[in-house]
Amino acid sequence: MTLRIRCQQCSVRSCAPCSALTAATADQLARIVHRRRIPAGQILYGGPDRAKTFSIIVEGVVKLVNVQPDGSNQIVGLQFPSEFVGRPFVEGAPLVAEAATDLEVCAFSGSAFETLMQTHADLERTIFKRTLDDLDFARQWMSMIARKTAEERVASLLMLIASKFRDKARDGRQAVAGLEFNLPLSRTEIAECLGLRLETVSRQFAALKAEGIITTGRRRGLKVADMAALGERAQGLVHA
Amino acid sequence: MTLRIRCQQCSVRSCAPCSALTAATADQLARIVHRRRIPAGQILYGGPDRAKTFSIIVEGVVKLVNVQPDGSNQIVGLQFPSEFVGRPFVEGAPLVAEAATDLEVCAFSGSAFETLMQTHADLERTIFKRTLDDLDFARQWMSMIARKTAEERVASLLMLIASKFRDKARDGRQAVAGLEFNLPLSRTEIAECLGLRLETVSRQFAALKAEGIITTGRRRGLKVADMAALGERAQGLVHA
DNA sequence: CGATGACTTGACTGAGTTCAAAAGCTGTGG
DNA sequence: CCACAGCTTTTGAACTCAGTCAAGTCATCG
Repeated sequence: MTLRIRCQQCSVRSCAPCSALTAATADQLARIVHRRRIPAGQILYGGPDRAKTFSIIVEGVVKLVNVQPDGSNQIVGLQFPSEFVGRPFVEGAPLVAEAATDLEVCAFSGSAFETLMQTHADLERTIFKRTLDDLDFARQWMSMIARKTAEERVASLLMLIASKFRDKARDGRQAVAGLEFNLPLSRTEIAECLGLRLETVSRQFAALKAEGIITTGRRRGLKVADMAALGERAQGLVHA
Repeated sequence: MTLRIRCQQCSVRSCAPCSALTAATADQLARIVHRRRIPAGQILYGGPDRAKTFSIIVEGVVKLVNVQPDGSNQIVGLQFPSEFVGRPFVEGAPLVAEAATDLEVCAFSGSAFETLMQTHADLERTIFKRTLDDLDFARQWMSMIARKTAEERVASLLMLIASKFRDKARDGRQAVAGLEFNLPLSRTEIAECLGLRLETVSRQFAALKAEGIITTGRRRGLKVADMAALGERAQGLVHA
């Protein structure tokens, strides 16, 4: 009961997978959930000898990293608040999910969650649909990386991140004044997302600043002054 | 009954999704299947006003194409015999599935198949697992495109295609003699797969020929003389 | 304060694109 | 059988964007 109440106050309640469930399934899920705070850099799944877990992100960003044999990293996906993180049905996942920022998550043990999926078809269906969306998105992102210039890639990623922050702060005020937030990724990580070098990313930031489209603050602060212009630079934009 | 018998003779029976089903579900599925021949270039799903269908490929190759607003095409996936083609749960799929070669498929009407998925959890589970595998693969492929050189990309794609043909002709003889087959894709399509220009692809083919790793025959004929060397060129190979 | 790590800027290089032309292949019709 | 058109593929040459290497700046923290 207390758990249900906590869920109803949850900031991602409206769009998280749990909102698509029947009351009965949501109750069952609430019984096995553990709310956790996770520091940036910690691994959620993948990598050596790590117990399988599933999570729903409440706050923060998770990066899905493909560690190459030559030691370089490729980021193949980002997960934002309300999204599901986990890889059902396999033990050795081919990639690593790592907290890009400090996180707040609803965590579920692998066995408990998978058991629940077996018995509650609506839960499985919900995760299935999310997976299909992830697949569509991954393919869109792939075309982006395959075809676009450095400027378009950087603009696309900033648009993606900015749109997530805009969704969170729903009062249209921000849209006019310009959107301000801290980037969840370092320059290196941005480069790893886009298939670029960090120097190239830095130069594209400089170019966007010179055009007055963005402003960088201290640390990872970023202000998008002209979202429309940024969208133009992104060309065929990947809409999340 | 006749349908079940036909299924048992099916060339992809051992690895297709239908083999993972209970006998009862497989029976139901066999009742709604239509075996079809589809000419190269025809669209399986996506694009304007096309009824939703699902297919399992028996023979041939399907390309998943992302049509960009600027008119260029990006191929974001290839589907081979025994694989499932379709996008459940949405009407306007964001990409187009097109026959790259002449096909033979088991086709299912969208509504009939989705209804069956609702009532037979093992069918849904099987397609779900395939989707997760597709997602893993798409992400592997993404890192490939983001990081590798033109030579590595061409070698990787040839390895992928060659390994499918090798799996089909199981008698190890081929492995020694060299593997010979017709490429399912034109130079343009290969370029669209890899995020390259067709001239670059052609030059890489020339380079691989000069090194004696492959031989090209007339039309789309290709002979892989040294599979090991090709794998080396592919570096961190994407294993299907 | 100096040390460490993240980011920026500069100069040069090179892989891949672009534009252009030639060569092969396939099918048609005289 | 050859000539031709229409296509795909190959080859050539010039250019350009992003990568590479190398300093230099900035922020944070002990």
